[in-house]
Amino acid sequence: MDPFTTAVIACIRNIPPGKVATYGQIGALAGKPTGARQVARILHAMSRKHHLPWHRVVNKQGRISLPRYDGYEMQRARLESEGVVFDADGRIAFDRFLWDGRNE
DNA sequence: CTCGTGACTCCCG
DNA sequence: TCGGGAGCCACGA
Repeated sequence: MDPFTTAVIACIRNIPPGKVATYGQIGALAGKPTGARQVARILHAMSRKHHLPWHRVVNKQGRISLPRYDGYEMQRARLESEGVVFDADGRIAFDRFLWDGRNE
């Protein structure tokens, strides 16, 4: 399997509950600062085969990238159940919930 | 092997 | 705030 893909999956597994990370952040940690798009692709493809906490990954604006009718509600519900709070604009406050990249 | 397709992000009006 | 263009490159067919 592609080493980048492996690294991305590993990073995602490291995101602690109640925290979120951005696609670009994961890509950078996995070795490709410009691979945000690939991260999204990997997430989509691999979350079907692997058991991944894909809901803890959002775009850089702190918003969920999924359409309301396809996954948005579920992702938001999962995050809220972990304590993540969304503001009126549907955004997550990074100053409180962004994963710092380290495990506790 | 080739090729279309993005759950992204940056940059410029 | 919003939109278009370009770069990015792994996955699945």
